[in-house]
Amino acid sequence: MEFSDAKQKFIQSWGALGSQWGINKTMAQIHAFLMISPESVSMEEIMDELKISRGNASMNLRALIDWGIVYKDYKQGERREYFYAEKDLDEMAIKISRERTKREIKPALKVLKEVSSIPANKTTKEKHFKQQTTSLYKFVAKADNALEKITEYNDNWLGKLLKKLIT
Amino acid sequence: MEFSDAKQKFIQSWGALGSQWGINKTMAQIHAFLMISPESVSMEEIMDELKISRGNASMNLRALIDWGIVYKDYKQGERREYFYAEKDLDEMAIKISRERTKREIKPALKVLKEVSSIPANKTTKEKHFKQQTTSLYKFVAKADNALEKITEYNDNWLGKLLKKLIT
DNA sequence: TTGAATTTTCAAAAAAAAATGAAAGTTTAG
DNA sequence: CTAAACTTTCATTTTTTTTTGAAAATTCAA
Repeated sequence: MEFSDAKQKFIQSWGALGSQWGINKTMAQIHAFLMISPESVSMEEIMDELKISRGNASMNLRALIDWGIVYKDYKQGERREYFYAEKDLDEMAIKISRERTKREIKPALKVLKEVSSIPANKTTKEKHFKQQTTSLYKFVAKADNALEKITEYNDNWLGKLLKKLIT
Repeated sequence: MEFSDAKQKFIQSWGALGSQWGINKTMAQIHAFLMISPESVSMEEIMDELKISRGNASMNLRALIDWGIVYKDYKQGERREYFYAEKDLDEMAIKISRERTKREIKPALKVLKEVSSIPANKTTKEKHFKQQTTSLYKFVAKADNALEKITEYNDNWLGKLLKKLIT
């Protein structure tokens, strides 16, 4: 396979994967492009490479920065901003995990705690509801906990996790 | 909080969560409704409760069945089909994990293997591309492996994982 | 300051995804 | 078989999400 085909394929696939993960396609594509760029890259170049508008590039770059997986770079005597991706995969995965936890798991826990607190009496339906949402709360809380512990190591967490799993 | 409010809130929130995870809202809502239903439920009831069309209900129920987290139930002497959700949360999480792995991680690995196989020579860009996609491949493969190991226990995997993490 | 270079914002347009509903298909009791 | 009961399909419509692009805002060198 040619380099340019490989690059294209990688960017497209990363974009498609992003969509499945609730991240928009362009955001994932910009991320892919930055990951494979050895130097930091201007918005202009990104627009050009991905054939997207300035507004789109600007908004999605900001989102990536908010997620903490892309950084700005200022070059000596230049107005223009340059961007580069977090390239340490451990670090990247931890940041994504933390962000998703904050945005998705924490709010879910809040709701589960709330709805599982209804009085347990009355109908079978109510009892069952309380019971199910309570287990769900416990389960999600436990998972959240596990995730926190796993990424706590920071350095080479995935390797360490694997080691623990083997024994 | 009233039971009916709690139920509403749970279904709505589960639906919203689904969207963030690349699962469509209705599918997640049907799943939520089934999880809190003590008895298996007909399509009619689902349509009624969630205010959705027959076609929508039919398609999303099928998707849930494909994922292996909802089952059909046939009642003695009745034409109508009834549905119920997998209620064992360990089992449910394992099924979701397996399905997502199959649909997302495996194809991603295939692409990463492919694109990281370009010849390593020539420009810095090409070298960097090869290097990045190779690390990415290794990382994702490792994560896939860990996930497989974690869910391998089947019974109470989350509890067991947590125990391993503590030591 | 000023103004050119650059980025951000956001209303409108376009694209993508999801939902509808009626017709077609399937199943089974009689 | 037949027909009623029920489910599935899919072209069309609706809703949601994403993208565009031009105007407004910002930044900084001179």
